Amino acid sequence: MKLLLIEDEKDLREPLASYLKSQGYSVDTAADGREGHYRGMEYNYDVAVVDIGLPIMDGIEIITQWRRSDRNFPILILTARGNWQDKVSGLGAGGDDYLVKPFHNEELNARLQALTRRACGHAKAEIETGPYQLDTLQKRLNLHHQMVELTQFEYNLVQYLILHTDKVVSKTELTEHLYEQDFDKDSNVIEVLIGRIRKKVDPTGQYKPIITQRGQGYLWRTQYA
Amino acid sequence: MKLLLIEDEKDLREPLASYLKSQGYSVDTAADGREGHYRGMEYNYDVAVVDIGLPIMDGIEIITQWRRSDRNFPILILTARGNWQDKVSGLGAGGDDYLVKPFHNEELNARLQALTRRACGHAKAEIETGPYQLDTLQKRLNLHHQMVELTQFEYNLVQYLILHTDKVVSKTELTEHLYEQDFDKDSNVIEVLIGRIRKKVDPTGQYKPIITQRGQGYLWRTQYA
DNA sequence: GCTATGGTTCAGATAAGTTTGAGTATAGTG
DNA sequence: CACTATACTCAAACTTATCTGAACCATAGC
Repeated sequence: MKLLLIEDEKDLREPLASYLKSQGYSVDTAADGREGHYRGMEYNYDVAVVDIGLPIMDGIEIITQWRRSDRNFPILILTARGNWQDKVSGLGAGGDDYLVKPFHNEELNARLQALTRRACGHAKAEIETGPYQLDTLQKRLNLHHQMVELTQFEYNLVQYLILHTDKVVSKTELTEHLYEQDFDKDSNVIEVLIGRIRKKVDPTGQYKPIITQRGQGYLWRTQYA
Repeated sequence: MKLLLIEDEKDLREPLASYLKSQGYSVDTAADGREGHYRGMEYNYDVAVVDIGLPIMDGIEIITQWRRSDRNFPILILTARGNWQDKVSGLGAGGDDYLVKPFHNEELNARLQALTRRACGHAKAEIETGPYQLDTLQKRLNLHHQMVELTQFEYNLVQYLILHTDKVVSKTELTEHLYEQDFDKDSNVIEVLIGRIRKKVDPTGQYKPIITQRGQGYLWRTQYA
């Protein structure tokens, strides 16, 4: 999941960024409003975390502009304690959720999870496709309610596929959403990953949940268990 | 779908061309206005992407001339950020849509899809003919809402036929729209393709959606489900 | 500093998709 | 009805994307 964090205070931004990375997000950061706005216009994120009080360009302004240009990833707003007007105008401008500073990383994480899930049209934290259950809270995939051993990376890839069930996801899209911006274009990591995941996720080879669409990408197909 | 891309900046033109090819377009490129104009006069494209700021001959000029000569394929205009006058005069000259640089490939793609569809008189992304549904967004053909397994190439051919339902499409027209300019004239690829497609699309042999007009070409006939 | 784990790269193998060409069928024409 | 031109079919050849196993590298924990 690709995440954009716009926050001017270095002491908050950096630890937060590394926390989010540890939680499996691929994080881009921006320290001021202009840069943040630019990033959001330029790249496709799965979710953005935007502080309201920002130098150069205000958080509300950023969100307004994004929404006006049809950038429609979910946005979580950070506000200082007590500025409840900010929160209201932030949601009004097109924010999807807010969190008052100071906050616990875990809470932020939980809300982000919910946001990214809902953005793909899933209300519940547990998503069922055929014999599989994706538990987005615990970041686990189960097969017949038996936990499948996946590394975090592998899990992220699987989650992305499952959240986009029945849509063809190109390798480019996958690399873009799983890695930081620059990444060697002609590498076959994704292929290798997919190969390993297939073996782990479907050891008996009877479900074949990941379909290859030659020349286009991969798709997690609806399973009829 | 045959597409003409007129763009002088090599660093934009080449990656864009290869992206569009990966999306199933057959792309011709031109690096300056004169060449672009010539191409558009000479060949039949399904859609053109024209940068406004071009050496030798301006984009507006190209469009004006084309339209004056009744070249009526849809045109998408590329403008530099902020030059909204360009966009206005471009649309005035006969452009059908515009996109401000920099843009996301995906957005361009989506707009092109919409343009080519509308040019054939279809407003919606999903086109229904008898028992078949053509999903131009996902590039899939369904029969009774069951996905028909087609390769990208096969899909392109089917889409072309369906978009021109009830019109006879000659083999030459097909090769011209599916392949880059030069292609071995006396080849029977299309026949072979058609044969394969027929089997996949109508396995029971009861619908016969593709009719052969001997000596003229093929046509997808209106289906009465 | 060593070891284990997870991630990446490379190169050869495999499989999917496309094209070719020869042979067969069919429609249209005289 | 036979002849010709066009269309269809099949399998083999070719091309290219994807898969796979082994080696390699980075990092974290000990």
